[in-house]
Amino acid sequence: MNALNAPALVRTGLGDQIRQLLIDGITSGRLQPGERIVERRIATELGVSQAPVREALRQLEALRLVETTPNRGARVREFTEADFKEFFPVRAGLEETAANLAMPRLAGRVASLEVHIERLAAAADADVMRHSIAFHREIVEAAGNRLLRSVWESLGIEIWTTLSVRRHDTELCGKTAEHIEIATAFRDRDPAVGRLLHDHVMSYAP
Amino acid sequence: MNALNAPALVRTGLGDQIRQLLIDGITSGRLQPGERIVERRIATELGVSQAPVREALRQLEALRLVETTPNRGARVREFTEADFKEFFPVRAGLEETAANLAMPRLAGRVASLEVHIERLAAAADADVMRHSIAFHREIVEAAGNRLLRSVWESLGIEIWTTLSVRRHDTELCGKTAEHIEIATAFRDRDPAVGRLLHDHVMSYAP
DNA sequence: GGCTGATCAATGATCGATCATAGTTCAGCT
DNA sequence: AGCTGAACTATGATCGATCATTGATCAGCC
Repeated sequence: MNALNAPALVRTGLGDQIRQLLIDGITSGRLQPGERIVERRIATELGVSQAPVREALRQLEALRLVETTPNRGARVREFTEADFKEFFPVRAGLEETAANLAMPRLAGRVASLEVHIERLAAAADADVMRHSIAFHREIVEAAGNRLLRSVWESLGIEIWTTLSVRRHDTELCGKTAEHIEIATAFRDRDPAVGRLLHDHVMSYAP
Repeated sequence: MNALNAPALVRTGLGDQIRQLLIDGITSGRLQPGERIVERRIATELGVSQAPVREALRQLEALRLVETTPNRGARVREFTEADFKEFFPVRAGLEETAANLAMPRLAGRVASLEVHIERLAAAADADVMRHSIAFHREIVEAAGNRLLRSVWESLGIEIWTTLSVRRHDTELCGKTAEHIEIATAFRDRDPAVGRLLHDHVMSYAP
């Protein structure tokens, strides 16, 4: 927040807006897996040129939401079981690293984590995942390693976790308790917090 | 290798070639940190248009070799000590994860690792880093997790490690012995191999 | 029928030109 | 001098058009 009490308004380019549109299309199912995404078709529909659409597609490729073949364009990915199985060990490993790095900053000072635990407890269905991830993000940020943060974000944590939970009907009820455990471990400077967080993340895995 | 005994020839687009040119420029010091990279200037020099240069710049941004500001273009990054300090914990964490995942495949069968150890031992100065990294890549691949592999590669392992070693005059002599240790640990199914590899990577850190 | 090569349509990759934004310069004012 | 804002410049962002690759279609041949 700045002196104007206004959020730092981000003047977002066309590419970013188009990326968000496509993400919404994919998560909502409006764009089906396997469906081709033709640059010029999207461009025409949105009344823009090919360039920003291309840019959006590159970003989606980085998030592994579409796959592209040289000279053959992009299509919505088929999300295989292997994709989900591969996702959680990587996420868990990153967060284990984060927890170990974050210990010095969080030890004894877990207020920033507890905020998210409370919000999560009060959250309605659709917001549970957002708040849960905010908790995890808090730890990753507390690690104070910008590269780690950036790699973690680049995994598309929220999208992939949501897709996985949706597909596998993953049970989320017990997770709040684990968040409390983790916060407690930070408070008590428990050196096993890394493994604790690792296992917690893996408990989402299919 | 296919029936023609020919390497799968990759027809690389302009963007990729330009990326490589710029990477060479940065690692060789021809492009100095802080120096602006003006899309149209590069495009003119190379006799291409702005588009593939832009694309190359996006890739360099992902490798954190340049930094871009919206509407203000790209410049060669100033590589700070913080950058190097942040790099190795992330790399080490990923490889620890890789080692743990790779254990089932490598246990008892470390021939693929030993190849790289031998090549490393015979390597001349400039090739040491390439062979050393090939050893690490072998482990990451053995993990059998394509996402992990892709995240690991996206860190720009070779470039960043090389830059760090060059800047800090990191001693590399003892590293071969550690590679042997790691291979041995895999052969013996030592569950501590993850930590071993982690610590080995961290030993490169400044 | 099944293979071969020519032709074609679709579309990604690239181009050259234009639009829009950020920083700079500088006259005009106090 | 120091501030203000208009005009200017450099350049990233976007556009519309063209080039080049890919896979499909189809006639010709065995």
